[in-house]
Amino acid sequence: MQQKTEASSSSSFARDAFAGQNTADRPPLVGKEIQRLRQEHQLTLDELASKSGVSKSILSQIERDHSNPTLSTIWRISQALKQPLVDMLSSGEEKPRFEHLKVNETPVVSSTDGKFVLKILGTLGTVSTLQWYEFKAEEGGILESESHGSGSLENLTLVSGKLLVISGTESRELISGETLRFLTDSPHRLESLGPEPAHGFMVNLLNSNETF
Amino acid sequence: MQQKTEASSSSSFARDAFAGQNTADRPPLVGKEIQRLRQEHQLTLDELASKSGVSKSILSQIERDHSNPTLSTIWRISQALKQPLVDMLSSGEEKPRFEHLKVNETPVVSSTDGKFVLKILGTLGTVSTLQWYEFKAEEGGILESESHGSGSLENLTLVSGKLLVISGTESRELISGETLRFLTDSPHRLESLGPEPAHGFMVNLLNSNETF
DNA sequence: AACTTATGTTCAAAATAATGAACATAAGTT
DNA sequence: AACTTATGTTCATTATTTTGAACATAAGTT
Repeated sequence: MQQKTEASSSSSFARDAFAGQNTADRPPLVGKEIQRLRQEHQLTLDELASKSGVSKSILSQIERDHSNPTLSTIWRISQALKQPLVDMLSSGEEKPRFEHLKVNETPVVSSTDGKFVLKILGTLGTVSTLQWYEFKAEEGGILESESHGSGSLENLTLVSGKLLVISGTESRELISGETLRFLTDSPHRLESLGPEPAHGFMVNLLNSNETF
Repeated sequence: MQQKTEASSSSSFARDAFAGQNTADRPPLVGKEIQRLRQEHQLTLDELASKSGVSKSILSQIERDHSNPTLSTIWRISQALKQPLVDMLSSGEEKPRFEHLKVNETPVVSSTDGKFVLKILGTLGTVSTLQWYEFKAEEGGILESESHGSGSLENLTLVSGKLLVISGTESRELISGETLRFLTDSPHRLESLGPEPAHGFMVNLLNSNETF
């Protein structure tokens, strides 16, 4: 097992190996962010070391991106700094300030007869715990959905038109301006009653465990 | 340096060390999630190994939470699986606990001149991590907001009209049918440009200070 | 200046993550 | 059954991270 000192090695880690590359091509460099947070908390390396249980020598190296920390190490640091681990890792990634979806870039789903149109406005989360839509449905337009899983909740707001909502054995009729929340842990169905087209918004929370 | 085999060690890593503890007390266990993603992509360990450049033996151990992977290792895996690193780490986390704030009637907020009207359709979370609205604003109607905190995101969809969005030093003009997402970690402002009233839908994700 | 104190960096050793080859196991073929 | 193939696990070794102690440097005190 050959000994390697930090100073003598030219391939010690990130700064050397990944210099000049950007976020897309290499693991995130957490050093700057950790240092920033530590200083924000007014902690010295010694103090953070004792708080986190990570030795100060490795803290020093991590802050300078001379080490490729272990998941458990990053986690202990994030705990001590009261920072969500995930935030610490994504801090270096530059996210665009704006994301502008033009009309033709908005994903659209429609029923086979084309009478019910769903525009997918956004989603959140790995397992899509949150999704929201705009919908338009001419008279007779129907959207049938399978169960979204136990604890899932659908939130419908009708801007105009009339809508029949059936979930499990229950049903409700919605008129313009009303909002309805209901569990979608069973197959459900939306039907535009007309005569004018139904238009509205929908926010779906999957597996929310919320009771109401 | 004492040799240690996976089988012979009782302190090899996570499964043993952290058994029975929950998310709040230990680094996230990524094994299950990685395995799920790999299988979803229909990849064998060998295939993922060659795609990611991570040896299949360590992949096997990581999937069973017998190893404490390095940041660079997790990152290479996340790349191969086309999964944002951050999502992979947070998959095991307890999901945001959705909490229902009872809204019996639809609360309405409007600007002092009454030209900008917000209907609060829903909200949830202990610290209101999610809120959604419908808005209507006649020409000249303005909504000014303070920062919603770092990491906060606003999602605007314009159904009709024209809207000017200013966040920090940047600005965008939205036309009917478009969606704009932008960070709201600084003061921002919406202005209806008219001539027809702006009408749309807004979903706000607030930064939760949840640590895990 | 010489002595302390505070802070961060480097060193040698120990711990452990990562590798490639060998090994198990199961399913399908001849 | 004996062979092959496909997949995942374990083994021995190597490479790297992590540690604690020693070292460096700067700032403040006597």
